[in-house]
Amino acid sequence: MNDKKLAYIEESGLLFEQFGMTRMAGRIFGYLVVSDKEQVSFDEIKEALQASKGSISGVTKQLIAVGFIQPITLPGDRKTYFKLTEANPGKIIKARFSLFAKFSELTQKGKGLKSKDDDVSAWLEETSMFYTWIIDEVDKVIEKWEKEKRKIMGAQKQNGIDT
Amino acid sequence: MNDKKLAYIEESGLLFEQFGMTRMAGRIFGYLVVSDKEQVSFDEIKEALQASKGSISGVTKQLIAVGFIQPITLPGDRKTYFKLTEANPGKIIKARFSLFAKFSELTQKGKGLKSKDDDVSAWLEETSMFYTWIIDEVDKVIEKWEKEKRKIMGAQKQNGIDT
DNA sequence: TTTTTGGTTCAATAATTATTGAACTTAATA
DNA sequence: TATTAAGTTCAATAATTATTGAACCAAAAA
Repeated sequence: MNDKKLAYIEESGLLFEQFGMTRMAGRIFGYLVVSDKEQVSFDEIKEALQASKGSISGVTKQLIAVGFIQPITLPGDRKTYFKLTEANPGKIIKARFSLFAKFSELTQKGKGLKSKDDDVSAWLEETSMFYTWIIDEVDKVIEKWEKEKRKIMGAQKQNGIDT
Repeated sequence: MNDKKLAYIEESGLLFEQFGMTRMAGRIFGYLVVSDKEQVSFDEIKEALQASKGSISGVTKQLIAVGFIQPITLPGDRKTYFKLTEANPGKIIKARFSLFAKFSELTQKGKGLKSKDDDVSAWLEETSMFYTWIIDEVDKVIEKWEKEKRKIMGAQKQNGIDT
């Protein structure tokens, strides 16, 4: 593993922290990105990142839960391997967005608690509806990507050349 | 302030934590929601939430930065008041989404670091493009809300009755 | 110009969260 | 059945982050 790759792993760690995940989660993601193997064993990750078994165990579970990586098991082999997810890239955004449903509920509930109807009530109503609505819209956008990604990617590349 | 409102403030604090902000940020948001005044002074927030000046000072700045609240100052009054933002509710989502640009860059960079072209390279390319693309799409969706929110809100309510 | 009010800054501390490491579980092999 | 390998769990600790509180600054009032 060269220096640039090692630096990349750390950079990934720091970015994942910004997204509210752990540094170690980002490191594992980064390691799977730059590794030449498509599947990497639990132990190899542990050695490469100089971390404990407990940490790798917990963090890989996190990454699986949010859909960044997949575990792979093979018959006649008791090891677990990991690889970057095969799921479409919208899956993670979808999961993140579904959190907004809670914010929609919070604002709706807030409206119900107000002693009087005022501008804030109107804002709470709009905000609540907006967050419910946008979850759906984003779902549609993601579907659109899935259906048309070849076309869209082509157009984007074209764009890059043009401008 | 009744018990339900106090409970709401704490609930808001916990939800904001889930979103990666601080508990105190959520409490301030919650307080502004349930307060009957549309504008609340620095000192009133501090007293209501039993927090320090330093905390209120730092956290209100955070909330302003992400677009949840607005500071209000009046001539002949040296106090600062705060109220829930008047900006459209998409502003915050937009800001959050712009973070994805970094993830697009991370995956693009990762592709460049790979020793060989493989399935992972293809995934990195697609993911990078997807994240760039979706930022734009979400912007469009938010614009749509702004233009058509009256209509959309009407339709959503209708929906609620129908189903 | 002095005092007071309203807020900011920042070092210290409290609270929280991530990581380790050792004991434990489970399942495959001998 | 006993042994080993691969992970998991969880209490202890390390690391990080939030909050306090005291000293400070700036602007308005006296």
